[in-house]
Amino acid sequence: MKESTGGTRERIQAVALELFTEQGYEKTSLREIAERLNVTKAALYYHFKSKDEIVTSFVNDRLERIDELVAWAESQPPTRETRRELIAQYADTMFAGDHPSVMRFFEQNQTVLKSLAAGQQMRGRMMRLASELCRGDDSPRAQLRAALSLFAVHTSWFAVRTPHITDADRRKIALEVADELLARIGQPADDGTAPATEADGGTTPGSGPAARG
Amino acid sequence: MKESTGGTRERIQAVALELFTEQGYEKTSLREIAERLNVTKAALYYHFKSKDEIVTSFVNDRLERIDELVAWAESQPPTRETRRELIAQYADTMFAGDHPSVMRFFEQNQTVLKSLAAGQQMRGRMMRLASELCRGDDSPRAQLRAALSLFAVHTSWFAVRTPHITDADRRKIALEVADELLARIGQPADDGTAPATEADGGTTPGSGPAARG
DNA sequence: GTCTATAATTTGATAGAC
DNA sequence: GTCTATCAAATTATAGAC
Repeated sequence: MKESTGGTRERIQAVALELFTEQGYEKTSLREIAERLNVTKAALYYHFKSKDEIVTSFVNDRLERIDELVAWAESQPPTRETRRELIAQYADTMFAGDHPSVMRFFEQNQTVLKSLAAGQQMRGRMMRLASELCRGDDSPRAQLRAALSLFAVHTSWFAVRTPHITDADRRKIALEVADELLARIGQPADDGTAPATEADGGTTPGSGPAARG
Repeated sequence: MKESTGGTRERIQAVALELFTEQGYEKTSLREIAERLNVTKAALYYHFKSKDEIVTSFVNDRLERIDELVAWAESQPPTRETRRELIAQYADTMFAGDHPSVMRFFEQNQTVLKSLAAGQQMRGRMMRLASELCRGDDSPRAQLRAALSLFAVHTSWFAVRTPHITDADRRKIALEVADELLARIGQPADDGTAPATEADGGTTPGSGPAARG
């Protein structure tokens, strides 16, 4: 909260976030972070008492933000409108704000974050967020659709490889696709049930590419 | 190919795959793998000449399998039926076979795999697979839907938290949801265009939870 | 606040006996 | 095929000067 340093602490956070996201948490050493900032490792330890405390430092405000979202959603009726509003607000935390990439860091470091306290907390929060998105319909389909609607927001900007697309466009498209998924939650399976197509069978032998034993 | 060892090589692969997936590639040391097998590190180096060669060893057949799928898809017309068949076959490589978890390893180690040769190859293959799933419709929406249909298969078994669900059920549900997404590809945006909802605006101020600057 | 210097540990990998 | 012993390098973290 105190800016006395001249923002060195913030610069460390920024560089660490970038390198952790690009290369992974474990593969990024404190030496590398220090070199990029033209300081020594010891300087880093003045600002953060350990490597994973750097992660904790930029994770906490995200946790708060998600808690706000979940708390708000719980106060609303479990309607499609609530879900639509919830995912839209969530997308804002992804595309706007000063951390458009904190969640990307999480996506890229899921495994390592299992053993980090901050990571476990975040996992829990995302679970709750997904649960909230399918409140009132705990069918497996609904759970999967809710999770995928979050993925739609997360992956929209690397899964879409159209050349000159803007962040605003990505957000818009992500929300459109997410809304398609969320719209089917809570409905009595009118089309999403796929009654008797070939999608419920086995390997559909012979019709596809060479099936190997 | 030669089984003379008594399957030690295969045991190493199995344990490594498990630990890499649970803890991450970087965080899993060769010592840990060796201890779990009650052998020494040196024994590991008899079977594999480096750590990343262990990865390569169980990645290669997956690459082949995906190449087969892509090649087959390219020989087919870019119809919904082809896409449906393609994703179903892909799901089979996820849920059946002796490696139901190799793709999970990839999902959990995306970042580290950027710097591994085998990982880069796999990334390329998955890109091609996604492209194939939206062939004939290169709109951003189609690209996102195609990617999400793959995610549906990948995440179906951890995103769905229903107590006593079987793998077969997970596969079925994943394909249903994937098919919902793929069904909208190639269509002239009849519903998926979301013409003028609130999903295209900004923060929808005031209506959602407390928006912070 | 930042530095030099270094401790303490771990890691991937090799050499050579059996 | 597996072992003991060891290497060279890298890593997180600390101590203390300026």
